[in-house]
Amino acid sequence: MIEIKFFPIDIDYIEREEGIIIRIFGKTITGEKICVLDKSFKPNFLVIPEDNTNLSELLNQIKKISFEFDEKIIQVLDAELTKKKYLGKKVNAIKVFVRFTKEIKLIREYLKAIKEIKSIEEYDISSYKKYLIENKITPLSLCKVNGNIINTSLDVDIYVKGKVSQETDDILENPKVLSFDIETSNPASSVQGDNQPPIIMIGLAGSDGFRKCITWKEFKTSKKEIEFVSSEVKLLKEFKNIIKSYKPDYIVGYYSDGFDWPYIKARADFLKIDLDIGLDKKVIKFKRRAGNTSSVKINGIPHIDIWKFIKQIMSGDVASGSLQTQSYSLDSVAEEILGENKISLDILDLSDAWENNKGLEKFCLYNLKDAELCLRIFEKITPNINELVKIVSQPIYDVSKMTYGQLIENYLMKKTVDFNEIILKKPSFGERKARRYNTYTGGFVFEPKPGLYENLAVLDFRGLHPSIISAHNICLSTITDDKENSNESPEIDGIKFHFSYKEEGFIPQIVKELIERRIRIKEIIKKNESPVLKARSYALKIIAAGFHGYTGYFGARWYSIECSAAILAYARFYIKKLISKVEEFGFTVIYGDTDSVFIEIGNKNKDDILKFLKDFNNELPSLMELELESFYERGIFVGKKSAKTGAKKKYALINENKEIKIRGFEIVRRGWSNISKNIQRKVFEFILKENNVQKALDYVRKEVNEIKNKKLNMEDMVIRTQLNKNINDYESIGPHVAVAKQMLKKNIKVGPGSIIQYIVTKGTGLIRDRAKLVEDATDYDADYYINHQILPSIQTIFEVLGYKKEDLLEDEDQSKLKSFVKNG
DNA sequence: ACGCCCTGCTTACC
DNA sequence: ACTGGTAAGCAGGGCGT
Repeated sequence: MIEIKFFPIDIDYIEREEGIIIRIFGKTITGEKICVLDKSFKPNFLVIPEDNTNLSELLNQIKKISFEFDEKIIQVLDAELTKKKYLGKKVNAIKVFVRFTKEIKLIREYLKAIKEIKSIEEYDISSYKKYLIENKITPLSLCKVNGNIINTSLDVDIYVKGKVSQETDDILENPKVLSFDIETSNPASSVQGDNQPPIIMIGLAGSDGFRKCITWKEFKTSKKEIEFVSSEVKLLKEFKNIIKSYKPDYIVGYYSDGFDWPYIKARADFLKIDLDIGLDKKVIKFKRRAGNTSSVKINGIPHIDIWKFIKQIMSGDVASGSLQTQSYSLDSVAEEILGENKISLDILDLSDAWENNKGLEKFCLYNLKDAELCLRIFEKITPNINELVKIVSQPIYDVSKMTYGQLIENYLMKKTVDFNEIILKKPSFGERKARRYNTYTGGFVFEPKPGLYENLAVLDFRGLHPSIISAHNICLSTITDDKENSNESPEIDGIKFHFSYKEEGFIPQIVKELIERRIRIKEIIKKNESPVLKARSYALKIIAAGFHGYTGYFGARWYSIECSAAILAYARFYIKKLISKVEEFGFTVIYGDTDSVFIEIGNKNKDDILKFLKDFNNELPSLMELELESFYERGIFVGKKSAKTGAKKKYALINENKEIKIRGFEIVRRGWSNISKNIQRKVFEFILKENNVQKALDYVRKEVNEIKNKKLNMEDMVIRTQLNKNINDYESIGPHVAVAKQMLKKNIKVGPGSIIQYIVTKGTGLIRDRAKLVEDATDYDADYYINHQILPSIQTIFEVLGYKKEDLLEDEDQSKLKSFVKNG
């Protein structure tokens, strides 16, 4: 017997005659590759007997189950009596062990005939997941195995059979990462199958500084990183060799699940090459996932498509620390995260360059740079992925692909062990369908009165929804008909829900713990900021913030529309209470959305705001807290374009450091040309920074004339819209769909997710008939850009200041006269 | 052909 | 198909005149 300390990296199971065996690939503390077989785990599920059942009789009956199916003997290995909690209620349960995961389904069918059985639980959880949960093992965190070394033909240094247990929460430092990127001979081609253009370059970047671009047309170069092989077959074989000899802990790519791997697979199939790069020498597998995407699994080496993680978890509007980019291209993500860009060249020129073997070197460097950027983005977001791995305790391969809902669900599943709770079932197809029709009312949005305001304060509730869950004990396990001893929710369509306060619920306890941990971490960050702590705070935040959405999600195991509805009802209650208290105090509320109020300080001062904050917080339940978001010098709220009322979710503010904060306006929306965004930005600057409306007006008139008279940069005229469906599924053919059709005709690949770029050109008819691909557009329609891009983006702003649309178009002489009259 | 209203669709905010 | 609801606003679709 020996003991070896290691970090688990990838987990699956293998099948032997005697049953499944959990297999863990990892790295020892001395840096060796290790594979551990843990036989201690047996696939299992729970049987819940009807009340008043003779338990030992039922137990014996279950233990004896053995039948034949498909010429194989299916049998129960063992069963034991146990006590569990089902949503807080104590229940008797029989834990049933079998040899193979796939036997569970058959035995479950068999058990359905036994009338003493009330229900069967925990049968729909994959074995490695259950293994990690039951044994409280967190991947990437230090574990130990006690066992015996055995011989192996696997690509590892040590092969051990034994029992694994968690040691500490020290995480794997400096993993060896290999990033890759491919180029094909015709980057624009959408051809699939045997005629698919060949792969001509593979760029590789390793975390220890390793750099290589392999290609198969020789040319003169001094770059040592460029390696020549003689054919595409040799290229793919060399790619495999490098992976084998480099021995990366992870393989990362950018959109590699969506493009690089499927492409490599297609070419490898065509060229009859096995992609047997798993540490067990098995070929890579394509796991079907939601939609028409799949993800690539390499046994023993997590493959991480960072595009997926960035898009799903790091994207946009969730946290201040996260990405603001509107496009998930490698270039814009690299710019945002690293402050660095791709090598600038037109990749469409590659097909000519390849054909004529002319100027290929720069494409190789471009290819290599892409791989390098991908690697460095991965290194930058590693703390974020690691923190989520630590929280949900699932393999990095899985966590890097999880959506919010899955992160929360996996976290809840992990926490069941501490509470002895039964893991609830996934809803059936029918249930999901039925649940989808259930909706509930969301947050309250206060309609602003359009205007330019001075001296504002913005207050918001810290983590409103999680703090409500905790403060009012909202949970599937506490919801009750008992009106005594319970919290009563505000009325929802005439109904009030009740949540017992006798015992703290499963979810409220978990949420409370998350909130408290985050408060502690934020305290530490104040004194000592670090990327790891920031990532931890972010991870705790997104998990805590996701619960109310999760319980209202039709696919959730812990689904409860009542809980979600109640959380939101409380949220409306608190924000409305806040608004009325603010007004009682003598302030004017300008705006508010869900958990915030925008206050005009007016003839009072900042200290009054702080006093109000203190008073209000004194009356809030524990863990609920109203915070000062910031003071602002000036702010503008506009009216809707189609009606006289104030527009919600749109405002522009400037704080005391002259920083402008813009929400909802065209500037922050994709789908608007740069020309209109740039003009709008300038207008806000003149109005908010300089408080000079006349300057803004003059600027707009000048710009409008330039658009009319000059040929401005075509790049500024480009409109970008995302395609979200297959082209043929559109009922309504908008400009971007029409342009996507043009692209398909030219054999340029487009599909759901593609960002379609176009310019509206002169001509007659519908806009879609005049929308052209950027490369095909030789002019732009000035009228369109003035009336459909510029004016709409600034009109409502100027209306607030007393100007009409016509005022914006007048030439300068008239306008001076008019403003003279106006001011006089 | 034009104006009107409705709907499909995209993209924001929290 | 993968957390939820709330909201603005464009362009096309379809209708009547």
